[in-house]
Amino acid sequence: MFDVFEKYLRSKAAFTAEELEQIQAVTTIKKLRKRQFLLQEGDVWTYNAFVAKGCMRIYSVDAKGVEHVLGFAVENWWTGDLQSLASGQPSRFNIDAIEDSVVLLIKKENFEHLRQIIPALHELVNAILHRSFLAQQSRIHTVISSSAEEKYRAFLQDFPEFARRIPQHMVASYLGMTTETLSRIRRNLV
Amino acid sequence: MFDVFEKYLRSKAAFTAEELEQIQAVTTIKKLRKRQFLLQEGDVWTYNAFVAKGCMRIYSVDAKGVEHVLGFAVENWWTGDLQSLASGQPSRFNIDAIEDSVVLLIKKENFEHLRQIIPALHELVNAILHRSFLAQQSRIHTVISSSAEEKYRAFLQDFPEFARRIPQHMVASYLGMTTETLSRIRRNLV
DNA sequence: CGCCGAGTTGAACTGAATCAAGAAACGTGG
DNA sequence: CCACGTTTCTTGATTCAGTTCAACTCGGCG
Repeated sequence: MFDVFEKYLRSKAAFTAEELEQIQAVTTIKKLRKRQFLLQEGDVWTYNAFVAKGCMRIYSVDAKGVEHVLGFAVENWWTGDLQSLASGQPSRFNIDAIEDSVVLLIKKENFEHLRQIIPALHELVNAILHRSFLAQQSRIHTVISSSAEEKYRAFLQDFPEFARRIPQHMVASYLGMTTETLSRIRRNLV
Repeated sequence: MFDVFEKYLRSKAAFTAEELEQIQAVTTIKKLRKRQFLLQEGDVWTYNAFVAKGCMRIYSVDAKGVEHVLGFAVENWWTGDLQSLASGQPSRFNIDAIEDSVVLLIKKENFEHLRQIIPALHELVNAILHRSFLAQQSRIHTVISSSAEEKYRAFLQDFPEFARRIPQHMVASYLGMTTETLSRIRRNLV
């Protein structure tokens, strides 16, 4: 499964064969079955995680037991809890697999070290952060200024493939509405 | 006003006197009166902007003429439209001064050049992106999982000083609710 | 085959928006 | 420094989008 990662890396920046080997040396492969946790609330997250196959979901559970989906990650996306990673504090989130998945893990210390010695990796991290920032800003903009239907339309626009792969009740939660509302919106859409 | 910026930079990383001079050489100072625009929808944003004094607001205007506030920036914060900056496309946002303000501007090309030759600046940019990412994630989490009152409580928690400085109708817009709703929440709070 | 989670539908309810009007606060010019 | 117009904020009445509750259907999996 490292080949997926290697292909991804090569597509993003010019890595030497040696650098790729260095990366591979500290990468571990984790297979997850559908519904299996990668991270549970209360645990400290200490990895950088690349999704090589499948689909992950990050979410929190509130006092009433309701799940709130913060985001998804499919092939060639990264996942994890940056907050917990940076602070060393227990995570408030859960990450689990929506499908049978394969995730590549690099321990925080190893990743930091690689980031120091491989300029291309350093740049890649910046680029990802930058892109994520823009994506989040766009999401915030949509959330504070749109109706439920508009939010779903924007979601379809931004992530057409997600609508197919991801259970509707999770999409609804991601959009900040109930399953019933999303169901009704879909009925009046097609 | 550059001294404010210098103080900020020194507090964030170890800059040499020479580096600070290089930065100063490409920094221009812009004073803005209350309500004055720093950026208007349709313009291309080509700067990095540091707020040395005062308070800025970034917002969009929808088809109905309603304003939606994406964020604020007070002293020692950065502002601008990263989307437009990165893509070279016209901005969908407006940025204006909420108070009489002073903003320091560095042209994109100059900033990029400095970022290449000053490692501390490079690190600073990363740190800011990282922090902004976490802040945005937290905001998204609040928005999709909280009632209007909870959102306002979280806002007071996160930015107590904003509640004093920023007009309520802008806060309401930032939180994705109407002025009237915020007014009623405040009444039932104190 | 039967069960269970996911999705749909309907009816009643409610939190927040809208509409409308007045009261304060603010800034600008005389 | 005061007066007047303009924003900003508040309050009440009404409406509506979206939630909640509840029942039912469908499809997949054990």
